[in-house]
Formats: sequence, structure tokens, C-alpha cells
Amino acid sequence: MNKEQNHSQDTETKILQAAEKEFFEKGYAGARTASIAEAAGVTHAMLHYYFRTKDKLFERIVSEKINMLADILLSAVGDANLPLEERIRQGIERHFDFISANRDLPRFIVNEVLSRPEQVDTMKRNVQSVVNEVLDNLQQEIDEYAAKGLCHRVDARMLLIDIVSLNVFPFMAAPIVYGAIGSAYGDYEEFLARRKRENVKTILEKLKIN
Amino acid sequence: MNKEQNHSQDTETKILQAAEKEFFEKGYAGARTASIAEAAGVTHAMLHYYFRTKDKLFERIVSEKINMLADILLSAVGDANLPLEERIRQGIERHFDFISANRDLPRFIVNEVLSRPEQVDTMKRNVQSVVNEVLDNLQQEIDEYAAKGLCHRVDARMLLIDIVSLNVFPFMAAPIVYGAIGSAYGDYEEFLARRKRENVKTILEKLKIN
DNA sequence: GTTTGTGCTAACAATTTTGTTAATCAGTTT
DNA sequence: AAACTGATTAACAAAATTGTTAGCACAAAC
Repeated sequence: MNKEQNHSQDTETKILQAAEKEFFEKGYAGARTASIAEAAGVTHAMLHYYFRTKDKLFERIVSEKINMLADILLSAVGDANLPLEERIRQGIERHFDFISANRDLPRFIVNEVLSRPEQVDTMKRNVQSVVNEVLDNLQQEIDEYAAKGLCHRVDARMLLIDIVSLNVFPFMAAPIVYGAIGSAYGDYEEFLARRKRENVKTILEKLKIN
Repeated sequence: MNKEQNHSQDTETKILQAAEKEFFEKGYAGARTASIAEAAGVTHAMLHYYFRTKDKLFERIVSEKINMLADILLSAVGDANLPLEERIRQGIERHFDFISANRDLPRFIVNEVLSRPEQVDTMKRNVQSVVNEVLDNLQQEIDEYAAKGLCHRVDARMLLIDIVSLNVFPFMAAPIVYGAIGSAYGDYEEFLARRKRENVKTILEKLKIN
């Protein structure tokens, strides 16, 4: 009995889950504490009991999500001592799969986090050092390969922006991208598989020397 | 005196401008009719006088913006009877410049329009026929070039998604993309110029036959 | 000069939404 | 079993936000 032994199977967790869904779908301003409580199957006083205010509940969700971002970046780095091309392919695919498994996350970050200057600072602090280290290593490796004439000497920072753009945007604009174009390729999952291959190809094409 | 002759230099227009700004910055749910009125320098009753409800005012802004999208697509098509490569370059650059001149538009569309199924339908109806025509022509032209061995036979639809992704995402995620990476390239405008060149290069690389 | 209509204001009404509080319930401890 | 503790509820309070209304002012029409 170290922690609180909750009655109805962790009310706090149920609220958090419902809150995440509501905030992701409607944003901070559009979210209603009453809806969250209802979705969680508790009275809305409980929400205030556990989290005091809507704001604090929101912050809790946000900080959790911001942490995921640094993680995915690191996990996408891939096994060292694979050949460069293979590592980049792996990085792109892992990033794509992560976004695919968290389809509402990019929109949430862009909408709710990037519009708050304080949180942008938090993100920068959390992400910048990791990003820079990853990028410096990647750039070094690219330069080595280029020196041996094995690839073009592309700019690692630009490459990262390319990758993230290609991987993320179609998910953010999914209703219109798939609705107006993608549906020609079959169902949504098929379309995504196609995009994933396409993105790998696009990026590797930039490196490839012919 | 066909139309109403307003007193203080077009109150309706001032409300519309203030509303656009507020809705773009804070989204529908976050926007406050009182803020809009204050920014427009009128009492907030005027807002209801001219537009009845917050909802109707919002719809007015949305439909205006949706129309812009079909326009930019057509205008980016570029002069026919230019060589293919030059046309695509022109298309990418025009699209980039349009986004650059309307930096909050993508976020607005993604956030506020794509989350409303009815409006997604409206957009599809408005955009789909234009997009399909443009894409069919482009595909045909690519195929002709490819048949002569002048370029790879790339898929026009995928190419369009690539272009839009590369051009749009950095603007949507500007605070973090520029803040964590882009600032290494100088001020924001310099960074953008660099991105524009980069995007053209990335896309043309996919076509180029070596 | 009176009438009429449109733009406009100030105050108010209605609703929605967040947050609080006092009381109750269910275990646990003593 | 009495007292205690944290979880829970229902009802309420407070604040914010949208929307309405009655009336004023001023220009044009008659």
C-alpha cells in the first residue's frame, strides 16, 4: 500500500485517457471538462479532485507527449555500423511507423504546443541537444561516404527536415490528402504503405550517386 | 447607393479582418467574439448585427479560404509549352511563395476545416476535379517525356503529395523547425529561401535520369 | 419638417463552462 | 466499534461567453 489504492480501477488513469482523447480531438479550447468526465465514466468533480484545473490536466498530457518526441528521434537513429543507406532507410521507416501509430500526435503538437511560446521553449530544450548530436553524427558519416565518392554530400539538417515533412504531412492532412488523391491507391493502409516506400526512395535518391 | 453606405469606413470589413486574424490564431473554439469586436474597434453587438452568430462569421471566413486553395493550385500549373522540368520548378516555387505569403493558412485548414466532415466534403468537391485534371495532364506529360527517355516515369499523384508536404510542413511547424534546426542557416527569410531551393532540387532529382 | 430606415450603443438575458463545497460512503486503523 | 482517511457525489457558485433588445442618432426620402 505504498501508493493510493483506488477503488474503481484507477479513476485517475481513466480520466487521463479520456482527457488525452478529448484534447487530441478538440484541442485545449474546444475540450470540455464535462465531456472528459463523462467519457471516463466519472462525475466531473473528480476531474478537479485529481487535477485541480483543466489547465493542469492539459499540462500533464502535454509534457508526456513532448517526452515521446525525443524518444522517437533517438530510436530512429538505428543501429550503428550498418551501412549509411541502410541506416537512413531504417530511420525513415521507424519514424514513419511511429507517426502511423500516433496519427493525431503531429496535429496536437503543431496546434496546441507550438502556439504556446513557453512550451516551444520546453520542447527546444528537450529536443535540441538530442537533435544536434544526431545530426552532427549523421553529417560526419555522410561526409565520410562522400569523400570516398559513395554518395552526394547532402546537408544532414535539410535532410532531416525533408524526412519529417514527407512522413508527417500526409497524416496531418489525411482527410484531404487521402480523400482527394490517395484513395486511388486502394484503402488507407495500402496508401500508407505506398507512401512509406515513396518517402524512403525520395530521400535515398538525394544521396545516391549515379 | 445600391449597397449600404457604412459610416466609419466599412465596419463589416473591419470585423472580417479582425475575425480572420483571431480565428487563424486561436481556432474556432479559442476565438472570442468580444476579442474580435475589440480588435475591430467596434462594440461586440455589431458582430451579431452583421453576422448573426459566431458560427456564421466563421463560415464566411472558411469559405473564402477554401476558394483560395483551388486558385493556387491552378495558378501553380504554370505556363504550358515550357519544358516539363521548368514547369514543375515553376509550380513548386509558386506554391511555396503562396504558402509563404499565407503562413497561417495551412494550420488553419488542417485544424479547423479538416476536423469538420461537412467541410472536408466541400473542399473535396471544390478541389478534386481541379486536382484530377491537373494531375492527369501532368501524368500524361511525364509519360511522354519518359517514353523518350528524358525522365523517370514517376507517379504524378505521389509527386504532388511530395511537393505539398515539403513546401507546407516547415511552415506549419515553423517554431520548432526553425528554432531547433533552421536558425543555423541565418535569419528566417534566408532559411526559407534555402528550403525553397532544396525542395525544387529534391523533386527534380526524382525525375532526372542520369 | 416629419418620416423612415440603417448603423450603432449600452445594458441585459441566457447559456455554457469551470471550479468549489459540504456531505456521504467505503475501507483501514486503532 | 469508533475514529479516521481518501474517494466520490450532488448541488451550488462564479465566471466567461454568446446572443438579444430597446432605443438613439443621423442621413436620405417624402
